[in-house]
Amino acid sequence: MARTTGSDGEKTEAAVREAAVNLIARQGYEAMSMRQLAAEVGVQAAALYRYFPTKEELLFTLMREHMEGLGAAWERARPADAEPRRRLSAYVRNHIAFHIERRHATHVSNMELRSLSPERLTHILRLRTAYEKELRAILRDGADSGAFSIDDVGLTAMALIQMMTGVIVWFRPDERLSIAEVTATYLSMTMRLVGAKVESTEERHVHEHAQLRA
Amino acid sequence: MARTTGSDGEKTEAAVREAAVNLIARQGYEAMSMRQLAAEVGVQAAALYRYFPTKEELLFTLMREHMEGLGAAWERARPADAEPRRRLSAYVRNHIAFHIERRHATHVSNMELRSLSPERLTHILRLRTAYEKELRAILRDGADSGAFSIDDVGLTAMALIQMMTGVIVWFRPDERLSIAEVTATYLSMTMRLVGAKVESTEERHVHEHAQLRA
DNA sequence: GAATTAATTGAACGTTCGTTTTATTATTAT
DNA sequence: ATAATAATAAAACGAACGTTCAATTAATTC
Repeated sequence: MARTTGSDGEKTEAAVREAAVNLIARQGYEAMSMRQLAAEVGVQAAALYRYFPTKEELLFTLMREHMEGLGAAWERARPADAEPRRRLSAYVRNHIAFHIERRHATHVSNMELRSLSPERLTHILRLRTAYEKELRAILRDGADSGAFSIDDVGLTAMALIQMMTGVIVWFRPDERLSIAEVTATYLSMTMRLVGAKVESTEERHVHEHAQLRA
Repeated sequence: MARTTGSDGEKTEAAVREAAVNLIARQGYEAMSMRQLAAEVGVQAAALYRYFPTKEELLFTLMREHMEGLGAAWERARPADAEPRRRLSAYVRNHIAFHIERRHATHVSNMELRSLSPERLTHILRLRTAYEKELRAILRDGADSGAFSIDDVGLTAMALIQMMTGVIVWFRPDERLSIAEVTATYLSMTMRLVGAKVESTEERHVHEHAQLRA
């Protein structure tokens, strides 16, 4: 056989990406074979090389697009307002929403960094650092203006990101808590963690609704 | 050749464990070959099978002993005192100290769960759950007694563990902050996160010394 | 409808993998 | 000294790996 009826390059490439994200998230990059990925897509392994020159390039593409998507999402979500509490609130909401929606891709981007060549690793880390820098700026502004009470800005930023991204490890959309409830609780924890002095009306409203369990 | 002069089973096994932890932490379990591990130890691959029947059994042994060690460390560190703030403080200190001391082993235990067979995975997860349960108990007691102000105990426990364990991702012992400084800052963040009402004299003392950066 | 291009198959390449087997040497016990 | 045992080397196993290549068919263009 050769070309199959109804075959379409764009559809196949999209199917490869999706299957790859799921397989790598579940088994790990090294444990996923190109043959297994091809079988998942319903194609022979050789066909994959029409879309990605190597296995690592496939991994890199998935990671790069995920990180670029995260940055782009924050660009859209970033409030014009300069008020630190509102900016931090927007950052937390965007971060959690983005990562819950893309659990598998996040897993891949966080766990498979060591499978990248040095140059590609640097590329991904640069994207990540730029995104984290935004959080540090918010924390610093808030600390300077007295809106937050923070011991160490860099350390607090890492702690917050670690805490928020950790959601994808245990969160399952069909269980006890909804995305909105989880987000509200994490917002509340974040604000306390940075020692946010006074809350805006909007946020106090959210916190009240976050009293899920006494 | 066969047995080499000065060869000793106990020493070889210890060397295998140490090399395996480092290699798996750096490259991942799947990416580490038995031949590479053997070369690191200075031995032939076949010799490894005298100590571990399979590659997976080696991984499992490393993980199990790490998790058992974590539980045992907490047993020793757990205060007789029932006061929630003091118990939480002890939990945080023990957790951070243990994980910073065993960065590589922690990495392995957190990242390579998917390489375990279902039964072995269950075994490890049981150990982990038992350890996390201790934290949930502390948080619940504190919430019940009014010492803490917590929205959701389960969620807060996950957030705290995620945040604390995250230290190993970025902490390097030779950099800006000492272990003591990091621990102090994390203690401060933890107490704020759980809304600890009043601090003991001992802890306020620590917090004052944690003002590393304004 | 013929020529061209796009998409895929099937087979094969050399390499590496985890593991097993057998032989050999060092150490320990008798 | 000799026998038993512990620790390793060396070689080999079949299977699986990422990747390449030539052939073949479907879709598109002219």
